[in-house]
Amino acid sequence: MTTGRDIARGLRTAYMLMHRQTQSLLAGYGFTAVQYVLLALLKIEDGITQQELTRRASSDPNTVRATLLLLERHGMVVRRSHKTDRRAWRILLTDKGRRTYSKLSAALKPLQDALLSSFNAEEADTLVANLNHIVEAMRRWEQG
Amino acid sequence: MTTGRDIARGLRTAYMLMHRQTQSLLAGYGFTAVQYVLLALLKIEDGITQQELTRRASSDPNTVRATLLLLERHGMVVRRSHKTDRRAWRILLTDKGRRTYSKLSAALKPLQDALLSSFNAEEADTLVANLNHIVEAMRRWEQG
DNA sequence: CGAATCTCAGGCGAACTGATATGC
DNA sequence: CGCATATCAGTTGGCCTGAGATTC
Repeated sequence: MTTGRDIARGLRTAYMLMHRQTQSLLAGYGFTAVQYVLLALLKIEDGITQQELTRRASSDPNTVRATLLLLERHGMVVRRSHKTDRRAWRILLTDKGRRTYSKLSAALKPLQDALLSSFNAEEADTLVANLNHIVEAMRRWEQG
Repeated sequence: MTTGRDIARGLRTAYMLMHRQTQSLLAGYGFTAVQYVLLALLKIEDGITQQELTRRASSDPNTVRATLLLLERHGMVVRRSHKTDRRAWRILLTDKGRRTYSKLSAALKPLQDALLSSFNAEEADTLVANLNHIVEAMRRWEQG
């Protein structure tokens, strides 16, 4: 019988192995995991705040700030002041950031194909949906 | 349509949120994630080598060594020399280690129940099986 | 000899804590 | 006022690389 502990174990092992391979691929281009994650999130939606980036990346404000400063120095992003909330920054991808994301994304493609290779379309849908259920359960736990 | 990237994202987000909650619960007892993972692995099978522990924990030899030294100082494990291979150590749980594992495991139970709560028995089985498929795919990738 | 197991030193990415300035 | 956003300094856990000693 499957327990919550089995899920926790499986999640940890699967993530660890994937993460290590991802890191190793990105390192070949001089990038780290968090840098890639932030670029990917900005590709999905540009102009969001640091706080929103932090939440979506499941990271923390300090790490996000340090990473953004680095990405800014390398011309990948720009930080513009928010129009209505003068405490906040809006983060925007530059063209260079967009090109870099495409390059890194292509480099990771074979690994992501390997992730998908064990599943047919329906199984893959179910897996992602179930992972999202875990995310929701953990967010509820965070508050309760 | 679900892509490998969707799986990677879901896996990362789900793991990160779970890991943070786990760490926070363990910290209340003065333990870290790796310490708990090693105790849990030894609970499953006692007397395995450091190398085997490293592999099962998806960790690295240095972290495992440092963690075992700490656990040994606290009387949780003992390291006995291997009978036939004098390079290797066999790691064994002490009674105190066993009791400690039970305590930590009980502390994590509510969180693990929350992980399980979104699923019925069949869905949970499928999820764990699918996570294992990812593990296998990543291990194949490691070598190929 | 090469290969495997463990040890050791050093570095680093990334998370955490706690405090502070500023604007809502 | 409390609350939210971001910044700053310092610490830590856990992973990495690269070297070595020893034994298979």
